[in-house]
Amino acid sequence: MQCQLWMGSLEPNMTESFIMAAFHRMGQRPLAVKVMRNKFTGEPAGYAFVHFQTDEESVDAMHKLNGKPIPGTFPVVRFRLNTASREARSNMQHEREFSVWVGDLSPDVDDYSLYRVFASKYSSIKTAKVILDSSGYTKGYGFVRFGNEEEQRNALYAMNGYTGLGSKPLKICTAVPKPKTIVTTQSTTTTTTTSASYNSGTEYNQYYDPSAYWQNYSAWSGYYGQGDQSAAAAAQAVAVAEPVQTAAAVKAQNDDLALVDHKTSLDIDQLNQEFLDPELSLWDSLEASQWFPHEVVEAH
DNA sequence: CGACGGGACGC
DNA sequence: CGACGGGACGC
Repeated sequence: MQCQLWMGSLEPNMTESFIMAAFHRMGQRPLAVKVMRNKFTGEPAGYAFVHFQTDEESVDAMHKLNGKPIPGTFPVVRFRLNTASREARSNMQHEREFSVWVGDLSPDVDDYSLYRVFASKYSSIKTAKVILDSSGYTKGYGFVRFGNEEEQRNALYAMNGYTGLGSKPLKICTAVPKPKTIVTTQSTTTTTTTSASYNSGTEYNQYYDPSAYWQNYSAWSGYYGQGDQSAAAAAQAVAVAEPVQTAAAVKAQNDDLALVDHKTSLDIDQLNQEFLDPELSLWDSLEASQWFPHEVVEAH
């Protein structure tokens, strides 16, 4: 991946030297930082490329820093890091992705500890990510991505119930890849639209594995939640690819489409619950008013 | 283990 | 329990 990371969530006042200093304070030593700008207006584009000496170094930095507060920011801005390179991005769009969903993560588990545990057993591991909410607190689950299907399958049972990471046994499920930004296929044909629907079609089969149905149910809903047009387009793509499909199967697809809004209503309920949760409100106000990292204090 | 509806593109 | 990632490619 050409020894570099993509870094997002940048604010306009974050210069290259500021970012470089932030990495230094976190114990990382990038070779260079390049903040990207809008080609036409010259305004900061909100992201940068951070170069390292080796791929290993960049991956290590990504897992150690991602989601952590950027020193010197207030209100807190967190590192948003991802693997970069033109090559990696184009590969990602065409290669199948082998990931597992990891649940029951206790609050002390971060990207790096998740990565280390899996990397010690699975050499093809690419990335590990713990999903955080907007305040930076873990949602208790994450994704581990592998370079091949064998290791993904092995991890599926070998790591299920694993103890030794955080305080709870891990729960492992097959991850349902989240589709990329999907544009409605009814708009004018563009290359973006074409590749999006193609990807949806190629990965469709696993969603119809009956044994995985319940396991993937929630992810399913999110998949279709992207928009009815894309779902219909994907279903059509499969129907074309598999002429043996029966009317019953098509009916099943249509029924599944109806699940979308069930999930949507659950989300709303959940959001409301979080909004009304007094503990979360307390945290939010703490974060907004007085909660900032040691680095800021030390700097003054 | 397990569930069942909200709302209107862009040519 | 739960189902991601805002944003993306110059030198």
